[in-house]
Amino acid sequence: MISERQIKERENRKEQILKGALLVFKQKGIEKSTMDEIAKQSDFGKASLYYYFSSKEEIFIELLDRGWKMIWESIEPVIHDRDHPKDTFISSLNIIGGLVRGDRVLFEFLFTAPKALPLSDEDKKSDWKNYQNKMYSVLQSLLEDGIEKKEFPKMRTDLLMRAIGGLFHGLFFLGNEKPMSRKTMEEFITTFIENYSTS
Amino acid sequence: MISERQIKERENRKEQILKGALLVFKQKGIEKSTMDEIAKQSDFGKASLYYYFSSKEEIFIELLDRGWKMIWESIEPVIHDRDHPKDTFISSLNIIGGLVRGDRVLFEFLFTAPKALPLSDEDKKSDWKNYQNKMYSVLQSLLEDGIEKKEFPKMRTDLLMRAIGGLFHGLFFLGNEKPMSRKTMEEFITTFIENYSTS
DNA sequence: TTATTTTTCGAATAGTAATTCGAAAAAAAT
DNA sequence: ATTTTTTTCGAATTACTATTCGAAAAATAA
Repeated sequence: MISERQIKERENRKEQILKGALLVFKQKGIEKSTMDEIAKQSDFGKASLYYYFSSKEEIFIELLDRGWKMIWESIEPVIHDRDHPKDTFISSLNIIGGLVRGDRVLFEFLFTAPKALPLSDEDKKSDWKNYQNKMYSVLQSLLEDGIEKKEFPKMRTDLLMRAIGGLFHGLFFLGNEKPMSRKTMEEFITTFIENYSTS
Repeated sequence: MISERQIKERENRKEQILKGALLVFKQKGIEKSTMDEIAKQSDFGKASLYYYFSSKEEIFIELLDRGWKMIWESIEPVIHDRDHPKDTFISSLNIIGGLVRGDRVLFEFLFTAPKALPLSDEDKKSDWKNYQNKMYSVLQSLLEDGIEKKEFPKMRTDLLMRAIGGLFHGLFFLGNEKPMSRKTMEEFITTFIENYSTS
């Protein structure tokens, strides 16, 4: 018999560990993040980590799962408005920008780790990968709708996605300045898209 | 007494090893690149690698040194024309784009590895870091000149650099499509800059 | 051909870090 | 108060991989 409270406490401890892992990641990068460090940071004994997670990889997978779920759920409410694809698209980017501003380290991890991790074939069906795919494909279909409605220029959506993705990444994560303001980001992105569309 | 030919053969063997290292990097990512794999790929015994390089790190450093040197030397001849900063800037990007098109894997390594590597303090003065710094500061000063000559909009050059850097990276390295054509890339970059500058 | 130098490499060594063990402390149930 | 379940963790153990050793093969010089 496990009480409601016990479940909650377990969850809290998991979160404490995840938070510690993220701190270590921030300091050392993902590959140099050792279980020893994570244990120290999160204030548990090393062996205790294995009571909550079956492996080091699972810790990072869980960070990815939770993070991408959060992103998806944040844009979900907005993203299905198909009447004004361009506005919807930009709103979505702004929402994500807001999230990033709130926790730079977490999001750098979310956008960076997938490349760094081993990423075995089984991971292809992982939670986070699903959310990520959903997000990309909805954004891309917004671009397609927008092209049809003449809100975007007629061009390959996959290229445009890559361009915008890169731009976004550059603005938020290259260099180590303070987070970019909503205004500045919107300026960049909309100018890029709008001017392109009228060329 | 070492003959001319012997020196050349040594150099060839070094290159063979470097090429193998790059292949392994492509398959496994930098952290999972083991000396065993590199030996297998480059067709040497593991211990032989140490006859040519003093450590695994040195192999990767040497890839960086050679690569960034090549980039620098490729744009060098063009980059000092200060009469038309915008043209010069775009030419430089096009040159680099051409190089990237020629060896996607190498350049992904060159642009990626610096973040992934330990990067001890001594590396701050390394060859490749120097070339990289030179390149960034010249590009940035081109932006500054361009602003003065009203060829670019008046704005923070560091932001613009990040935006363009991200855009470039997105276009070339996100997704795993065939390399982007010179035309397409130029279209993207110039449109971004030009439209921005007339806004 | 013989001696010397250069090159090669499998096997041992060494260090690091993930994971498991086994026992015990703490909390909850009876 | 006693028993059972949950949680904790230091100390092994195991796995992995960079690096070194020591001998031999191959190439070059004498």
